[in-house]
Amino acid sequence: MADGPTINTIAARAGVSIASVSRVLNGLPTRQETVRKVMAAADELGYVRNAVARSLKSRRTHQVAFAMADVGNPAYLAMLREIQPVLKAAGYRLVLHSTDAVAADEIDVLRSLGERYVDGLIMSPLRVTDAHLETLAAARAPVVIIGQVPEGTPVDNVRADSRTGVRLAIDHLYALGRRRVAMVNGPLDTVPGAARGAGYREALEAVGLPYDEDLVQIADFYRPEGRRAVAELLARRPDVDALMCANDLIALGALDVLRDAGRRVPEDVAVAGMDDTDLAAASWPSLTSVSLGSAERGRVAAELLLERLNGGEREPRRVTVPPRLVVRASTAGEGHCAEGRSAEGRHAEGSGA
Amino acid sequence: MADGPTINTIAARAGVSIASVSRVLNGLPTRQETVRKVMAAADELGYVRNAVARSLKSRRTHQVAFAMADVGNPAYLAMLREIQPVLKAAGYRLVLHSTDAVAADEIDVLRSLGERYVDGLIMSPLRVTDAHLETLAAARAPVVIIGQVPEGTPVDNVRADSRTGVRLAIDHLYALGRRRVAMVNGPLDTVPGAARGAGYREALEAVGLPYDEDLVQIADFYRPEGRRAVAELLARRPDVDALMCANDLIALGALDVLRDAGRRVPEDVAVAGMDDTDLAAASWPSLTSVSLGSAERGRVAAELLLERLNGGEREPRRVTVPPRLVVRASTAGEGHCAEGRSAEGRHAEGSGA
DNA sequence: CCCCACGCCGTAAACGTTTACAGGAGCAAG
DNA sequence: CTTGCTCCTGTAAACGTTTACGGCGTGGGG
Repeated sequence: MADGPTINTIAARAGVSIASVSRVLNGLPTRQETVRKVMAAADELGYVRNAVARSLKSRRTHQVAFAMADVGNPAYLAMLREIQPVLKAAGYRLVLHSTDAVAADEIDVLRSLGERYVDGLIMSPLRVTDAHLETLAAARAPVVIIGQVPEGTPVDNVRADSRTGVRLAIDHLYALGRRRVAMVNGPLDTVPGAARGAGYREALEAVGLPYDEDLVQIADFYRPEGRRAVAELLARRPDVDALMCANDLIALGALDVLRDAGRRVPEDVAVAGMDDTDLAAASWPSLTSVSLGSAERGRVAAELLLERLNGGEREPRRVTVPPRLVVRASTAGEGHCAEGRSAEGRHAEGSGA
Repeated sequence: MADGPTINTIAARAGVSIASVSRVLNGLPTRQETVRKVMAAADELGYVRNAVARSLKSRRTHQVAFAMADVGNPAYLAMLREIQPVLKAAGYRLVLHSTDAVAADEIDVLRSLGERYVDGLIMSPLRVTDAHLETLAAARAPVVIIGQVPEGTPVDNVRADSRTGVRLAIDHLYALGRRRVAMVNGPLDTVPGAARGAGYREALEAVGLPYDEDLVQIADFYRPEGRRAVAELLARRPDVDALMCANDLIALGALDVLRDAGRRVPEDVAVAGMDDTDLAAASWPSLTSVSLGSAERGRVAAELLLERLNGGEREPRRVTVPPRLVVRASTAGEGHCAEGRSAEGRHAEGSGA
């Protein structure tokens, strides 16, 4: 771990100037003989370019940051899975930030762009405050936001359409003959919670069902919360025949409770989740879920950022990824789980023994 | 996104030298009046320290890398979930590498430590070749390896004991009265595959069951592979009454096939997995699984690395995390799934709407 | 034979910090 | 008034690169 060689070391050994060394290492036109000498010296010394010094001069770090609420969240992980290879292929390293959905932390991340330790940032905030927007406007590096952002915010932006997503699911449940469709929604002050609530009302109206407050229950976006909420809901309205859950974790909690209560899924109660995480395919009965295209949003965000990093100025773009209903056993009828998603091949395994 | 202010800008505006600015910003003793002027100027200009220049001079990047085989692998994610907060608390950023378990990529990561873009590295290789060990010995920054490494390798090292882990599971299955316990193992040339195979033989011997080659089937560590392998196994030996699977994904594949074949789990066939990933708790029936302490290994690795980053030289340490059997419905009897793991609270959700 | 063009190369400055060192101001003691 | 000490500050060098610029040697054309 002694101090490694620098271009000075190489220059000395090869008997040339540091400028020549740099030129050779960067493939700039140089006499063959010089190239040979420098390469030889570099090899012998086991030289590796110092990325920090390089960045200082070139003003490029070849690093990109991804800020998410929680590293443990399957929806963000789906994004990460797509973002990583795109950036890697373009020669960028990925710096991870976990903000725990705390606004102050998210703003810190935005501000820290001024430190110039990354060339750009992809961020997926749960709530977007005025402070966010202000800091965003003053950001010192390109940013792509995954999620909703107010009209006209000058920032590249990739969004899902969970409102339409809820409609897809409700239409499906209605088509199956369900008429008492409850919603277990997330907190209404989050962006997704609000959107999904709105989608629920809309969807009911569209199919001609009445909106009944009794059928709405709020739960935080976690599985135990889902259990609690669904237990309450069942106690109040034992007659529900379908549950629209604001995400897969809540839906899994619902399955737990229904099972313990002896209700058959989907015969007695159909259950749908959102986000189409790995857990949806793994559960039993496997879970019908609305895919909000987490993976695709990640990929698109990475691509937008790269574009901006290479291309320079450009009008801010907005991309909306359409939702897709993935029907599985929890609404469909018989309980097959083994629908082979090709993506599953990616989830390698083999932790160190 | 115009060029931000530097300490020169501040020095000019405050009417002091850049040295004074630096001193103030670093909290070194300075006259009160100067502090005031510099702070005022910095505030007005919205100054942010340039991390790159700082690193160049101080030889510290306050970044740490984590190299795993695959970002999509739940076992590595469990590590990541623990590593991230530990590093964050100590003021380090996390750089992620996905090597796809390709040896050349892993070695690249090790070599790239010479670029000095990170202060240290945590790496979890699937196989450890001589080339790994060579590069490791020449690494230009502290490294912690999660996984097996040959005796005497001078490197901090956190390992699981999957051999004992397999024994725990087999003992459990035996105690339940199972006598034809098959093993669906991973490839034998991987470190985990070899260890788990050895554990299987040992465990059979310990309980006095004969080792029967017919009962061993090899599958890559993926769910579809698990399906294929278990289908073959069932065709060959329809009489098995227990399946020891080398990881949870294979086990999930096993559940798929058993269900389709009309075998009840656990009544007809008991199934156990390894790694105790989130998927094990989510599946139905919920999956008995041997926890190899992924989370703890991640945490310990991060702590070891920090120690070395702060403390400097020290004898290489080795920590072994003991396995733990988590019994769930796939072996136990009735099919409760709702055992509340406290860790679950961490899996927040709420993708952008 | 002289001059110019051209191809290589070395010198030095720059990127934005941190920090060793020395100098200046103020003050107390001799 | 000199000396010496303390406290603060500024100058300059250093970290390891990249790159503008100018110089030198060679070769060809006038």
